[in-house]
Amino acid sequence: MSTELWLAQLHENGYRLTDARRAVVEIVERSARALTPVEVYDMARRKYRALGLVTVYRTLEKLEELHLIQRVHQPMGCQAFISAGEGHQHLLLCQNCGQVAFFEGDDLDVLTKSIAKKTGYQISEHWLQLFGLCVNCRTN
Amino acid sequence: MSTELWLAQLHENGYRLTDARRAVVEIVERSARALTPVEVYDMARRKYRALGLVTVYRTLEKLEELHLIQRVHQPMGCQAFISAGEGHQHLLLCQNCGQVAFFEGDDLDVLTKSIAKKTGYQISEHWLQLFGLCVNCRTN
DNA sequence: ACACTTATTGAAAATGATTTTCATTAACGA
DNA sequence: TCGTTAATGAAAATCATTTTCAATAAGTGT
Ligand SMILES: [Mn+2]
Ligand SMILES: [Mn+2]
Ligand SMILES: [Zn+2]
Ligand SMILES: [Zn+2]
Repeated sequence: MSTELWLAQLHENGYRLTDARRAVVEIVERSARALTPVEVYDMARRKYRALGLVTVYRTLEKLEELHLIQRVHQPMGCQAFISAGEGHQHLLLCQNCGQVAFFEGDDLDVLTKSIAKKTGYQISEHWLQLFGLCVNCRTN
Repeated sequence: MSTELWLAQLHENGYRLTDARRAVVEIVERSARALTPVEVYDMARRKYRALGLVTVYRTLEKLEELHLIQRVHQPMGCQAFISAGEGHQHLLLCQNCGQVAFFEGDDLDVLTKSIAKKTGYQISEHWLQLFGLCVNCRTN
């Protein structure tokens, strides 16, 4: 559904709509876990055989530029992307299956102010990521 | 000073003390910012000319194994290492010069419990990293 | 001090991931 | 429908990391 929105975004920003891009967008937008370029390639090629890996890289680049996807950092590697959350959100990752959940409402103001005072740094950003087991992986 | 401790750690774990390792340890242990393997190579080679880049990779691997250094993830790349903090600490990075400060005392229990309840995930770990400007870079 | 065992080394080759080049194709505004 | 030009995929180039391997030297026992 939101696939259409992504394609519209691309179009509005002067990018042409091609079958290659449609295939990549469809895969990435619908995934509940972060995907590497090769994973996207393999999956998207089932929709569009002629797709090239290079185009996957190029499309991911543009989607990141438009803030439609974001890079996910993990102990095993940092070359994976997931559709970006809206507004100020952070990720919660299942260490077993990779399932991603977004959350918001973290309040680090007290902490950052205290650290700023203590260290003299002017703090402007933070990265927060939680790891654990999703409902499925927890039970089974 | 603590360079000696690192070397002792290596020795205690059955690793031999070589000039190559001494040079790498000296550089990494004293750095106030995260260094990439090539940066370590360039700097350590000033102490030990014959040093090979391969040995830098191998030594960093061992230091990480012994928890003497830790990998630092940044927007620009995730292949840099800094001497590890003691106990439960997190990093505060200067976006201008890369200077690293450690901090502790973050209390995410309330948050993680709330997120756990909301999502059904069993949360076991977290990554937290702050970004900003260090005292030097803030003024100048 | 010497000899022995074997971990460690650096050079070179191999691998793997990403980027660049380039001729061809096709999106889309006119 | 046409023309312009962005987009494409194949192949080559580049870059980072790992593996292979013969030579070296650290640490141990004498
Ligand atoms: Mn936050
Ligand atoms: Mn913490
Ligand atoms: Zn799971
Ligand atoms: Zn700074």
